[in-house]
Amino acid sequence: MNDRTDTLLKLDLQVCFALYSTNLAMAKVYRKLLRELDLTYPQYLVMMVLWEESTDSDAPLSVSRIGERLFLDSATLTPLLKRLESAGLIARRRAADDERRVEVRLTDPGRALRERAEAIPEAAACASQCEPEELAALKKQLDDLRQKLQ
Amino acid sequence: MNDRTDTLLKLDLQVCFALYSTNLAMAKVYRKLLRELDLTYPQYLVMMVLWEESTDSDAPLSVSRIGERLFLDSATLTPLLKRLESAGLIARRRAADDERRVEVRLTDPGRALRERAEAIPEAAACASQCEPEELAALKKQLDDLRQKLQ
DNA sequence: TGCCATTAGATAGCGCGCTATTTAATATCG
DNA sequence: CGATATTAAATAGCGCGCTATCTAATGGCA
Repeated sequence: MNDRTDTLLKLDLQVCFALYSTNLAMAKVYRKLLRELDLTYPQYLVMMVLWEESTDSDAPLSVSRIGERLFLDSATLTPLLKRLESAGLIARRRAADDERRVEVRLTDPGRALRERAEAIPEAAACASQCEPEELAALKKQLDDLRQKLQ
Repeated sequence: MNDRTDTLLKLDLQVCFALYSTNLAMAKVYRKLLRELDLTYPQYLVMMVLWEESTDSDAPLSVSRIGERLFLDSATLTPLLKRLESAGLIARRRAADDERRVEVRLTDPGRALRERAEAIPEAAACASQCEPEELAALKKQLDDLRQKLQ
């Protein structure tokens, strides 16, 4: 194994660990911010998808549609959605035209939560202490890497 | 809220999600690669720390020392280390000079596993389909962000 | 010495995120 | 039409990663 390969391999490891640990650090920041909304970060992501796709039209989203947006499957989403339902933020109902599908809709409290949630990204951006250009570059690289990995 | 702020906030959200989902995608790749070693990614990280710090000198590492390296605490590490112990890869023992500390050491099978594990990073680098410069830039940005978040 | 604070690690309980499997509904095809 | 395949979601079980709490050992100080 030559030096270049050796460097590549070590570097790759460092990148994976950097990704892993930075994600944990980010989760820690969001946990603190989301505490007052009684949401976890994955729950917040689901609410974001619903706020974006379902508020105006009131069109329901299926579990698999939410999963497509977030790269998660039903084994993760089903219990998470049940928790959001028991918190009163969403409603789950079998679709009339295809009873395999479950339709997820925002409730009024779920819609109302959006206003309080709009303070979150600002606080998170503040915690990151990064310039927009820096975040844009990072996002681009992450999206590129994710696409290559999938 | 002006346009610039709005852009910043949306961008920040995208970065957090990019971090979250890319980390999940990376975990998926590693899970497949580590399957033949019967290790999870966090277990692999612990073994990496031990291979790096403990192989030559045979000096034991405390649980908190491992936690410092990986940014994890005892609530996460204790059960993980017990699993590595029951797999026969490490040994755990209370330190003689301070019985609060637990000394973690590699066993012979744990040391031997290193050779088989050396194929992992190459396979992961291959899966990422990235150039070394690209990975280096990404690592730098992630480390920078993690430091700011902590 | 005795008291109290600090420290290292362990434990309980919760919420992901996964694999593998199951259930029920729908689609397909002879 | 009926048998089979496919699909959507749910479930079981496991391993993190966390907060909060607990235990036991050590350190500090009058």
